[in-house]
Amino acid sequence: MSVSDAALRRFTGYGMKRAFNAIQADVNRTLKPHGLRMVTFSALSVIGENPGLSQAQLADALSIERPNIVMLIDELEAAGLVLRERHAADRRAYALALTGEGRRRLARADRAVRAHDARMTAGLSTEDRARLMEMLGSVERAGEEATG
Amino acid sequence: MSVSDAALRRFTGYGMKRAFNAIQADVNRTLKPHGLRMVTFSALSVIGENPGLSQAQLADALSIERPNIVMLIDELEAAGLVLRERHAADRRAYALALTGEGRRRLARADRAVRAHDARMTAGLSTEDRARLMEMLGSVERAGEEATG
DNA sequence: TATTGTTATACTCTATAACTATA
DNA sequence: TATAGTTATAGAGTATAACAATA
Repeated sequence: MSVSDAALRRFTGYGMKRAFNAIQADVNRTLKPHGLRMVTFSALSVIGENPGLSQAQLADALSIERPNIVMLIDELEAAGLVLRERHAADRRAYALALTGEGRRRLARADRAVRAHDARMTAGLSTEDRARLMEMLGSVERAGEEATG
Repeated sequence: MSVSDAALRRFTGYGMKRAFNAIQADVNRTLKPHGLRMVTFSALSVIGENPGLSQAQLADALSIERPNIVMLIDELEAAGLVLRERHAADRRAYALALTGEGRRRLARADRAVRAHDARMTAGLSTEDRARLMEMLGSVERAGEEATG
């Protein structure tokens, strides 16, 4: 006898959780050979796109609490992928930047994640994918309104 | 100066994580007055739809490991919402069922979660919502193929 | 006073190994 | 031998309070 979850399947959140779990498992499998996880890849990507940003700015961009950024950057710095330079104008803050190895690692991992993304959305047309991203953005914004 | 996450916005997983975080925060806020969380609501819903199922079947339906189901049912049993009856044919297993209070609590929470879902998808048409659910299902199935 | 980075801490969620009782 | 439930435990991930240095 099979168990039904039809009552839950009506809810966007349930479908989203199951889809996200599938994506997260696959992306972590994808990133493992590169020595990265979803969160470290995200941090690397944002630092690469915004060199000189502070830990507080990175925390804000990724919706991570400041204390948890410390360990994250510790890990990336120890791996030789990120540099903590002192900010010129504000001596409280660091200016984060990628090392040469950080840039290379990010470039390779980014290619792998693009392939992962294509795999996960193989059942969707190009228009479908764009539409999905728009709808996810709509849900995210609805949540921001609710939170205030 | 604002920090850009445009490089990550290309990825389905990033959009999905942000949308899911928004949904999870809102649904937990929604369920708190009912004494439930996302996972306890899900368990209640599946038990209500499949009375007599075992803990192992529930674990499989919700993709939760068996040991973690034990604490979950402990909590719902202590709250007087779920009963562990002995399975007639297999004395190793429990037959899970909702109490009267469990059914009432589920009915009320289900109404609240439907309102939450409508709120989170307020920016989408009825057809959009159906399309979103289909696409999430497509991503979930792509993940199952990848896992094997 | 407020903010940046930090430490310490705690709480939740999740995953694994090993046990018991039944099958 | 295999499965259901359980216990113990460990690892992530996430959140809060409080501190020193700087603004």
